[in-house]
Amino acid sequence: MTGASVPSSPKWRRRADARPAEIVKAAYAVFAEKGFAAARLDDIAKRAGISKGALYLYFETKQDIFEAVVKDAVAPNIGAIESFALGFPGPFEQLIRMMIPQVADLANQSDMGKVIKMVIGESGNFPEIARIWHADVIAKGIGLLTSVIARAQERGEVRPGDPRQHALSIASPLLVAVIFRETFVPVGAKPFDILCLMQQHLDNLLPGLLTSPRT
Amino acid sequence: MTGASVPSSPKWRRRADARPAEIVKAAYAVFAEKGFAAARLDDIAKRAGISKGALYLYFETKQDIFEAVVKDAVAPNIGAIESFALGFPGPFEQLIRMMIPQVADLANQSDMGKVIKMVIGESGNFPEIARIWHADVIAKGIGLLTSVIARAQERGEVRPGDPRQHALSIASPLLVAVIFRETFVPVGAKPFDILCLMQQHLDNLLPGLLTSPRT
Amino acid sequence: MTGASVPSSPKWRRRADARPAEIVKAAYAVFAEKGFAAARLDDIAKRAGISKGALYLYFETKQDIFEAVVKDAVAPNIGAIESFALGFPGPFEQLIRMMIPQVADLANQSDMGKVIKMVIGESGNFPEIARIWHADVIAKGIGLLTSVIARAQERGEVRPGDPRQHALSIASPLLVAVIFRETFVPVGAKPFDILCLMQQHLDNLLPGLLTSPRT
Amino acid sequence: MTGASVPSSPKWRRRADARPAEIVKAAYAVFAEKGFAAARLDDIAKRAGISKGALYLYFETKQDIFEAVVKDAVAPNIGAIESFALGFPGPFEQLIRMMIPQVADLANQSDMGKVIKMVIGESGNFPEIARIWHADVIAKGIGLLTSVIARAQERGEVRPGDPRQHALSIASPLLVAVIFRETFVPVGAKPFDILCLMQQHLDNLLPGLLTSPRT
DNA sequence: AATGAATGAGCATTCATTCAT
DNA sequence: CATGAATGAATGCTCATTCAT
Repeated sequence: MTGASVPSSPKWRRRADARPAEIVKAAYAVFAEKGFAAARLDDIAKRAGISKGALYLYFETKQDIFEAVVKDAVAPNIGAIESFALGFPGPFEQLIRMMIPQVADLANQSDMGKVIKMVIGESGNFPEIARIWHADVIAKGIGLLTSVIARAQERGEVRPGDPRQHALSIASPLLVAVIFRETFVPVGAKPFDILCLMQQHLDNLLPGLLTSPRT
Repeated sequence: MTGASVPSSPKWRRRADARPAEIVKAAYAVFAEKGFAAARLDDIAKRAGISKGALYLYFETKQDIFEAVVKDAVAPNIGAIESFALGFPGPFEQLIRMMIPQVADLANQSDMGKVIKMVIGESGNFPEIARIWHADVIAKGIGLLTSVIARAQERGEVRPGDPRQHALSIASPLLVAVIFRETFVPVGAKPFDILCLMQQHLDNLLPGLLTSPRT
Repeated sequence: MTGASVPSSPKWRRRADARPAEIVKAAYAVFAEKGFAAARLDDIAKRAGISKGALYLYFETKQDIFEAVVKDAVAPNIGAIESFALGFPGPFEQLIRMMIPQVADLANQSDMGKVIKMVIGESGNFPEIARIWHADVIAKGIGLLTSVIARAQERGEVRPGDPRQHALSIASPLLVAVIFRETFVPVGAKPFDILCLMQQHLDNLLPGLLTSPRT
Repeated sequence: MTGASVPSSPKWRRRADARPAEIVKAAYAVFAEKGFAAARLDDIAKRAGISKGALYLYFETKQDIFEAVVKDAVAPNIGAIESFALGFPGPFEQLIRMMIPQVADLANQSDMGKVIKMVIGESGNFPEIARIWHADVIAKGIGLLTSVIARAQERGEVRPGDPRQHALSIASPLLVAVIFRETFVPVGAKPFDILCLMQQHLDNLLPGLLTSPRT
């Protein structure tokens, strides 16, 4: 009763146990490959190095695991870009040009591609997940871009037009390239170099999107 | 695909030739809603107004039905647009401006939206289907646009740059809007007006993509 | 109404229609290969060159067809041998020696081998068939041999002993060779030459079975 | 194989090692009664006192269970008889006279009777099983007898002639009696007393098969 | 916390049988 | 007579979930 035998940190009910994260990681791989329905808990457990029964110590149902996988991929990276973009003092063109490599890198490195494939494929069966992803990723991403554009329009840097549509104008090739990579490249399609693609895209787009600085 | 599949005849209609199409139609609806694995043959049969066993008079396996659904969404309209585009005598800008409403219409009316969602979601489990869709739709569509662009570049109408990336520059918002509509609009997202979106997109894009005729 | 348009023969209700016989023949082949349960009516119909539905014009159920096949193989050949054996005036040894080639020939030529395999295999599911075959073939065959032996014993030609067991002593190698041929030869076993086997068997057996003519 | 398979324990017994044997035992009973195709996994599971799904913890397919049943009936006793026979120092007649009760006992007690009925009936559908049984039981059994005979011929104890045919001469009544018991006795046929039959058979056969020691 | 044997509902597929034509 | 489309019950197999240990 000296008090040392229980964790003193009150913040975490359950100590920083690695298990749930390992399970989510394993589940991510299996769900990404098979989709929700075709994924087998057996495989997830095996990949996580635990027994099938142990999954139920951390999650209530298969669906819970799936949701954890999908939600886990949501949080991390939007925040950084968001604060960077909203705090950026320079002109719109410069911001966009700087953001592109970051975002392309994110698209290349993160698991978001596989996750978005899952979200698209299972949205019919898991509206909740579609809702979460829409709220936390899609709407937030598009919203960020939209508000950046809207502010640039206010400053006269970007020509008039629905800023949300402008946002799609800018970002779509990236999204398509990611989906393309996850869906068709594995069956032999030639991939796109995302950074290169986006730079060429901006070269195409910006002349029309930006207001000519001197007229 | 309106879902009004209640048979009006006694209970038993003799028209062996119409059956496969009816089945594919019913299966389309079920697969689109549930995905491949979660779709039940019972539901498909019920929706087609026949017994489960009767499905097997026309298809060998569930997968065959799925493939028929996916292939069925392929054929119809690519050909028409293709011959129109390749035979078009006028300048590139005019061609693109004329094609957009056609393609937007196709995107709005056909079943392609739900099917592409399925293709993305099930590509991991059915590489064959991903392959078919890549070959018959994606590669063909992008290829068409790519070759139109390449020819315009030869005529000096379009600025240099990888024409395949140019094609993605042009078409991506359409694809993203379709996927967005199938995935997030059902859970409350505000849809894009595809025609409007694409026109604004072209207004953004063409100034930079086309070589300014007089400078 | 001249009377010529209907068959004049009153003996056959249904004209000598070849159909049922053709069906039985086709069914024989399929049942012999697959057994009762694994045989498909589709295959039988196809082999008989008619539609599956037409089978039901001649037979009520699959089981009826099976029984027809098995019963059909019963009748033909026992009778001839029976009357020959029972009417044979000479000594037992001569009778047996003369019968062996006939019976071996029957075993080699007829379908009885395949049918007996079916009877053995399906006897659990079709006791009726086992009963018929026992009554019409097995009991009759063994009974014939038994009574021939019994008469020979009465004449002092065959040594004492249960004549039914004597019958099995004589006939068993033939039966085993037939079953062996149907069961193991198709998977590579070396077949027995039935006639040769039986002659050697009689050479072994008769010295002990017959009473030595001079003692 | 007594059929008293009602579980006496609560409902759920932990003995993963005993399970396969229990399943095979239950499956033996069901297969023996119905044949392979007509046997239902439900019945096997019920008889084994477990759920249908549990079968698949121990066997991959129905066919695997069937093969386990058939192989299980192979192993036990051939080996013992084999070593006994090959090591026997005395004369052929004595060996045979001693073996008969053993073998008759085996035929009366073991499951081999029902299994051989199954092998015969299903050989068309499971060539592999026919092959196994031929290799492990039939060929081995006949081969044993054949080599014993051949050695006796070398010693001049048995008269010339194909020793494999001699083997069939000797053993056939046993086999026929077993098949007869499984097939026709259940429908009312009078069974053979196998030991008695075989002794009478040997009394018939040996005088002709052995070379008369003194003439 | 962890295991893994066991469950049982669920589903794709087959096929004998029926029946409108 | 004949067809062959249609049925629907039957069954092998799967897998998320439970629970005694």
